[in-house]
Amino acid sequence: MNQEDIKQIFKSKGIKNTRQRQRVYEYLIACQQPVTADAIYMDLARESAGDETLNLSTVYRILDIFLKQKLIIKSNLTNDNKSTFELNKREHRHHLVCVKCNLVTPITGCPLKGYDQMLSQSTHYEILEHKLEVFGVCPKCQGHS
Amino acid sequence: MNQEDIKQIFKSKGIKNTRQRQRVYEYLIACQQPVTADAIYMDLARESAGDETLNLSTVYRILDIFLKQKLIIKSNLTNDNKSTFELNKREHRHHLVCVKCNLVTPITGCPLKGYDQMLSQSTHYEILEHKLEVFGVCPKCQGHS
DNA sequence: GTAACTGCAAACCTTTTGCAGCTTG
DNA sequence: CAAGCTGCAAAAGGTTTGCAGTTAC
Repeated sequence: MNQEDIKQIFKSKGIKNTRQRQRVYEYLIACQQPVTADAIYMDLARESAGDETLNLSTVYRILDIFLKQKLIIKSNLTNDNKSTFELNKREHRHHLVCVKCNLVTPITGCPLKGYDQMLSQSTHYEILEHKLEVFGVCPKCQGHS
Repeated sequence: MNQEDIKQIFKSKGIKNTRQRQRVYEYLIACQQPVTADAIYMDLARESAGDETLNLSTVYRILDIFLKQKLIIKSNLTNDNKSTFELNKREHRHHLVCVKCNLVTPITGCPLKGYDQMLSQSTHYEILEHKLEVFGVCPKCQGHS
């Protein structure tokens, strides 16, 4: 996906195209993982050359806009009071999180297919979505106790 | 469960028995739901008579201790950057959250029985736990759009 | 009596906001 | 050109910490 493609996505969502928004969106495409606002800011600030400035509050404002247009998803994966953001792939995704190194791996397939519907019948809720995250120790961290 | 029972629980965990800790623990038993530190503080402060003071930072410190002794569980159910705490019943629990009124209802039974083991085999992770939360609109909030 | 706990106030950290200047369409 | 975006600094809100006084064992 190149800059022109991203521009088109923004256009279709009524989002004005700016250098900062391009960069944040490119970053989210590249990292393929839930990330914090601060991580986006730090990484992009680091790789900035000269006048390519980017402010943390701008990152938050951009993330808000992306959220409102449902380009991204917000969640609180860890318990450290930081929100994480990731691209909203249409496919419904879950993650496996390593509690030692914090590596986040997408899980292929949803084990809850059909469950939402069943739950809707038994509770009379209108089910909108579910969040599932699995926690464990990744192969690399096993043994390095 | 009376005060003496709670005292015994504290003793078994090496937690010194104080008035504040008793009150927070009683509160968690009574509310049977994930609650924020602030909610605990507000409710207990309101019902405090005379010298029964309780400080918000004390609530946080008590929750930290309960967490370390695994008496409670911490999570980030909502996206508003507040942590919630609930008693750690040994049975593994999930919740149904109404996105309109924030009502939290426990779900009976875990739809992921056996899934962890399967995932462990396919990923070579040592699976420790999973968190599942389902979001929807409760019967009362439906229609009141 | 002593180690540990609590209240208070201040610090800390993430996130939000007001405003002046700049950019995009 | 006008509307809207960005940077900066300051504020806001949740959580943590230092310290002096109090309490539990």
